[in-house]
Amino acid sequence: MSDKTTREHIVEAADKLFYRQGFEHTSFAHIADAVQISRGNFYHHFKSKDEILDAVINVRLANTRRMLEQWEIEGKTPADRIRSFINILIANRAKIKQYGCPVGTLCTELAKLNHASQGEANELFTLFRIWLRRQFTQLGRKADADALAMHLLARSQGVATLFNAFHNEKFVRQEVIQMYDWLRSCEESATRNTPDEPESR
Amino acid sequence: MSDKTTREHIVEAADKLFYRQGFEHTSFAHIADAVQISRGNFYHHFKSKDEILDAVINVRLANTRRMLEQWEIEGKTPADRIRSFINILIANRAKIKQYGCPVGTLCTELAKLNHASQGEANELFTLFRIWLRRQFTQLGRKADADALAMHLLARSQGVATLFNAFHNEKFVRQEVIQMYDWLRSCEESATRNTPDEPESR
DNA sequence: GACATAATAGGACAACAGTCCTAGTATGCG
DNA sequence: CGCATACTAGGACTGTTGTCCTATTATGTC
Repeated sequence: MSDKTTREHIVEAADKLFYRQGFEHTSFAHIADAVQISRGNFYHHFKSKDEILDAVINVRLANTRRMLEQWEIEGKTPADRIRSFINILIANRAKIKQYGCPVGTLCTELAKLNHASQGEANELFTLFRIWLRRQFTQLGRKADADALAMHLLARSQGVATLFNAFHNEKFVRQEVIQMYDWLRSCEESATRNTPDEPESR
Repeated sequence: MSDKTTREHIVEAADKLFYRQGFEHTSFAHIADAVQISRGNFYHHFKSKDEILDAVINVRLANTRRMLEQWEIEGKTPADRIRSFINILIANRAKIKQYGCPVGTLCTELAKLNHASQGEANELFTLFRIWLRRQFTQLGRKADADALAMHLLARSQGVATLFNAFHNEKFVRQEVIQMYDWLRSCEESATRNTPDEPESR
């Protein structure tokens, strides 16, 4: 616990609070309270609230990159790796149910605020997009890899939003199954077009 | 212009501002400024900000009901009517690009604020859900009508979110076409199961 | 040990939020 | 007309916000 710096503690608490309550609705007092730190101490580490937001986004970017690398290692086939993505909806369902998708809700909020860090937040989406695009390319769908990536991103985003509103777990499970089915049909139409190329890495 | 009551003007301005800037980020001063009204005057019409929110939601509910009824009249077949829904993404693309989906973003924000009016806002989603469900039932997909409604709702929601983030119009067009295709496949599998029943309304 | 720098605490600050109050003005009804 | 009610204006209020300042303590480094 104490091996983390104060700065890291602040970012961690802000990260959690921004996710749960939204960026604007989270005040300095909230964060200071969570970290058990004086409000003045804050401004030694961060010059403004926006600076904390940037730090939070950067942490999220780093965590996302790490997660994607991990999936890259764990998944044997591109389809396996894409399933790792789809599966977030199940793995994180408790949090998504309560607070929505951390990426989507942040980008949505910053867009409304017309906040300067919109672009950085959108990078989170881009990270997933590029990663998924690469998986679909490896799957043999080079031509429409980006469209497939965006499609899957949109579907998981929509499911997260509706789950947050309706709290219907059955709906999420059904949609996840449908995404698995859809992925399989992607695979099939890919192998049909480029028939069993002897696995060239 | 002047045939509307002050109250209606307030709600109208609040509606627009809540959509563009978000509920929390919109202050009394903002609304009063937009309506060209004194801030004090406000509290004669609404006892609190939350009361304005409720009024805005009710207006949106009424407008949505009216729109759905209109679609019901205009569309000759259930598939036509469902296409009216899908087509919002095209018809309202300028606003969605800038501010996202008015329903989704409001529900997402209120969920984060843990606001008392969450349930009323979610009713907006429910309105679409029930309407779509009825259309799918009429299409001959009675058994899974609700799942199909939720599925379509989720997809359009996801497209709106990503459009808001990426501002990619081509992506929206592609997704809309895919939804049309998906709808057609829904029709086909329905007619296959219940072959040309002589239209018993 | 002396001294510069970093970290912390806590209060001051102006600006703004939502809310409320009071006092004028308009409007409708008997 | 007379009077009650609705409408409007503008300021007062209380709390909170983000920000800044100063003073104190800890942590080095020479």
